Amino acid sequence: MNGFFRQVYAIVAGIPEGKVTTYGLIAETLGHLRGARTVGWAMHCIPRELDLPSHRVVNRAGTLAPGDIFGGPEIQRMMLAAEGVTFLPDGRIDMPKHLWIPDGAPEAELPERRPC
DNA sequence: CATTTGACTTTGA
DNA sequence: TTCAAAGCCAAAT
Repeated sequence: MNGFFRQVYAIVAGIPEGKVTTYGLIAETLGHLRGARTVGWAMHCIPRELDLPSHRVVNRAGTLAPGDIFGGPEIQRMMLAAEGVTFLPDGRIDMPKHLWIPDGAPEAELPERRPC
């Protein structure tokens, strides 16, 4: 839990309000150009106590995953909208406008924790 | 140590 | 344009 996951969490924790990023970008920032799936898996295991803004992490299309993570897509859309994120007519996030590219070296420190 | 899994991405039909 | 299949990586079992 102290390697890749920690870095993923650090980056997610650093996403500013009103911004979003993608799994692929996070992976890329960590040096794993094709590690999007791993990032997604890491997100799946996020402990609640970390309060990571995982709702700001979306897939490349600008839509959210499967759906029931935050109680439903509408919930998440509402959360994002509350932070200033705008949506396109087709219900997807306005990626070019809100996409946030993480800095190369995440240094945020996170407490030790057990696997999900 | 080998297999499975997952909130993804890209490509080809 | 929409749908299906394969590729990739790290942690979990």
